[in-house]
Amino acid sequence: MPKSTTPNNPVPERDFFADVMDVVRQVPRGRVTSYGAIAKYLGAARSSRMVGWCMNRAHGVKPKVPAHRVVNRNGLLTGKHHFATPAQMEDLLKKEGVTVKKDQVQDFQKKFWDPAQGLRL
DNA sequence: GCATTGACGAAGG
DNA sequence: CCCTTCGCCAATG
Repeated sequence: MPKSTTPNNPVPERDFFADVMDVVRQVPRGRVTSYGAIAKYLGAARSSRMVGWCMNRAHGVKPKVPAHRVVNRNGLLTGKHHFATPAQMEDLLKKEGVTVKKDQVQDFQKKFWDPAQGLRL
């Protein structure tokens, strides 16, 4: 059996990183999700930080990961500084039909997409 | 090996 | 309502 890196870890067969990437890729165009929602969906509701940490490594990952569709629970584009340019995130969102005002997603609740709701269009 | 940080979030004061 | 603390896990110094 694969040894877990941490005794508290019930042998994560899927890498948290890959898992996060997978979920983010499923975010529909014109929608946004939050780190906490992803973390919760993965069963690590209290590890929202890990999600953000993974996103940091998502840079250059294939296929392209729409990290710009991931914001914090506030609907704020907290990670915009990690993109090629700070304006790229909001710019991409706007092109997808998401209105962004000063790093804040408008109608966030309306644009919000939860992986757990996956079936919701 | 310990201390600090990190694209977060919820709870407490 | 604003600020502080805790939690969670991994990376980095």
